[in-house]
Amino acid sequence: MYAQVVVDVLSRQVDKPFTYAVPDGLSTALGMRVRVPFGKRELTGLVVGLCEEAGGLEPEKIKPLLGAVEDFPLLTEELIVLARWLQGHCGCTLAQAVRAMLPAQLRGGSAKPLTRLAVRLCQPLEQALQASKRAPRQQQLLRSVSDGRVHRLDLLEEEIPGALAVARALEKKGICEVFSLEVRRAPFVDLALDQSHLPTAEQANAIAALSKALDDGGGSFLLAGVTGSGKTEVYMHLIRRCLNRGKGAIVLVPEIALTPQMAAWFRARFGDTAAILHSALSKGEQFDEWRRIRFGEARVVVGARSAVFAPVQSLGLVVVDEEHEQSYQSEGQPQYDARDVAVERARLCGGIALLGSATPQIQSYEKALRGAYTLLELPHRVQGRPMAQVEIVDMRREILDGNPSIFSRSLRRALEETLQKGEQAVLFINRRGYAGFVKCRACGYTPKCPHCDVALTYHLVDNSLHCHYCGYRQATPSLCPACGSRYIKPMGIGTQKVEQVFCQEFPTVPCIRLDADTTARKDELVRLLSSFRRGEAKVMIGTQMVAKGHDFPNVTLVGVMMADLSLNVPDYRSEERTFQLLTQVAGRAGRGELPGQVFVQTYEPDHYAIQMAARQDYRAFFEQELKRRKRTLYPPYTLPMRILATSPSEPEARAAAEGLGQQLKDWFYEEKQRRKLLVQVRAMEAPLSKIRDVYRYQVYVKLYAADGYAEALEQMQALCREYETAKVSLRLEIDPPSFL
DNA sequence: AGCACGCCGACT
DNA sequence: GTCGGCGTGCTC
Repeated sequence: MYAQVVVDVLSRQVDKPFTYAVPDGLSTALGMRVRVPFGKRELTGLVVGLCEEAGGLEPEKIKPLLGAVEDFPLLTEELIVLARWLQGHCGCTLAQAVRAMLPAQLRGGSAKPLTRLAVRLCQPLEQALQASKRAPRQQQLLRSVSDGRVHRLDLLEEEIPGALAVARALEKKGICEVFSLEVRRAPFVDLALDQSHLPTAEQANAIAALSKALDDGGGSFLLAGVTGSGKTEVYMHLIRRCLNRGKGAIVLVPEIALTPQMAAWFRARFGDTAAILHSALSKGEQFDEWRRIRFGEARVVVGARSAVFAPVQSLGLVVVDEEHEQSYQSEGQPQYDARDVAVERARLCGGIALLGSATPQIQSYEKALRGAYTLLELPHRVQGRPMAQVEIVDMRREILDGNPSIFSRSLRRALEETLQKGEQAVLFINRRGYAGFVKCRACGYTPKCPHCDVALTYHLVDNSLHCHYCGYRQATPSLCPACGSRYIKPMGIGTQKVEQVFCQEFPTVPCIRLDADTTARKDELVRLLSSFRRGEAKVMIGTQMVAKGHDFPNVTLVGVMMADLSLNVPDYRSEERTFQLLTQVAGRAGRGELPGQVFVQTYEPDHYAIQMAARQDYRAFFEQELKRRKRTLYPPYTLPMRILATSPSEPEARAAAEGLGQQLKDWFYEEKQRRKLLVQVRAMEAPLSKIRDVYRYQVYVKLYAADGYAEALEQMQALCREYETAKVSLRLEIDPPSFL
């Protein structure tokens, strides 16, 4: 018997399974971790195959397995197949793919379950009490354990100080026994929040279609439902259905949505059948949850991105809630997209992948229209609640009318009225991914790259403008090329600035600021949020984190300070992200009984992303954005990729990128079919050209999204293997979240 | 990734 | 004459 083993080494050079002999007496199974001799070293590996033949390998080269790390397989066969898919799909090594599937604690080294000392009575109570008549502490402890069950000493310690010593004394007399007990970490507060509603007609339709699919072979679905249309209700019904059929379910939620409250809510609905994979849990706690899933104790898993790899048995459903969220795209290694993994995983086990959002990704909605996903829509809010009223404020007008403040006249008036009524307001600065850019205050014009259709990034050192995609450079114009105005200047605004101006203009109004600085400490964030919730602070000023997750019923006014900030991030998705963000923000106001009001301040009031978000018209935005993607050659019509070369030696990083780029180009030009696939290939300095003394160069590659790109991907991986040395490491990134 | 083998410069 | 630099190559 021979085992195919992937060793835990994250280098491309060892990216293949190695064959080992299984010694007699060692029971091995697919997915088990094993210790193996590897050269002069001893390593951990994972069994990805078992066979009778050694497959043409010289017998003297084959070494035996040294032993198993755990006594059970960590990964199921299905997950091993998924790991292979991941390897091919995102250009990572098999070892990296396997690592991504294991709980953090198992990545390198073995994990021991947590144990605590416990005590149990082993004599009748009366007899025991008699024997310890003169020791009040012992009597107290005996009464606490009088039910004859196992009690954890660390928990008894709270009411009986020195419980351990007391128990040891009782043990000596043979009254009880003290032993170590495997315990689960992650104690959850279970709240009784379960409130199942009767589905609306729209929800019922979606549930019916999904239930049918669940019973006959699965499929991939996109649930496009406006904010407040009750998508969660659809998920819940379907999860129940899964459980009734003896199947399991995974629910992926965005990182920020995965709060302890959310966990408690799932616990309330599904009890111990639910496992929560929460980043706030310690690694040990995560491992305990993982083990409950692995052994079938838990059948419903709620978690962020990496929960898509949870070892759920006979999986029937994978839900991706708020599927447009960026947090589903992994930035580390391997660089996978949890949405794609969800779809593939569901396909592998004949289950359902269900992607849900009020503002689906352009690429997802396009797939749905093309028939790759089945489209389900929930166009109406439950209980006929109205959408918030959104007003676009033209900041060019403010400048022309002599108001240089960052607060427009209408936002200021609305703030005054809201505060007078005793209601609360949120001022929102969308700074994520923000890069300095230049804008004309008079007409709203922003210089864009003539080749890439993304905003140019402003560089203070030489007052120049750069393109982060292709490296194009130009000087910053002193007069606006569109209207000739002199008011074309770098844009920038921070939370501090807004806070400062607010405090000047509303000196008596208490406000809080929420951003990366103030929330570095978690308790501080909680303190600020609860002070706002209690109404001590009237206004909350903050970045992205104020836009999502929290529900403040007394907030009736939301001001977006500068919608243009996210619109001019140098990324082809900036229009899409602006639309999603504004739609989300609009959904923040008027969550309670009071109606909401939203002001969006912008220098580009006519931009379709802003217009359509104000009207909350997803379909119209989608159609316009798709046209732009086609015209400017971006996904879903093309596939942008890059190979990032990093090295402590600048010439070597450059040489690797340039050599690889040239060879890749040659390869594309070799054949007519391949050449047709190519939009562009170019080696250049990476936008962040040096990080901590490591130089960064990149080969930017853009292909038409045709069927034949698998071969190109393979070629790129092969070239990576060829050019990777001890001093230059290479990373293949497919449609990465950013090109920095 | 590690750890070998292997071929060229400054030292006891 | 050796000791040691890190360039290339292999690990079942």
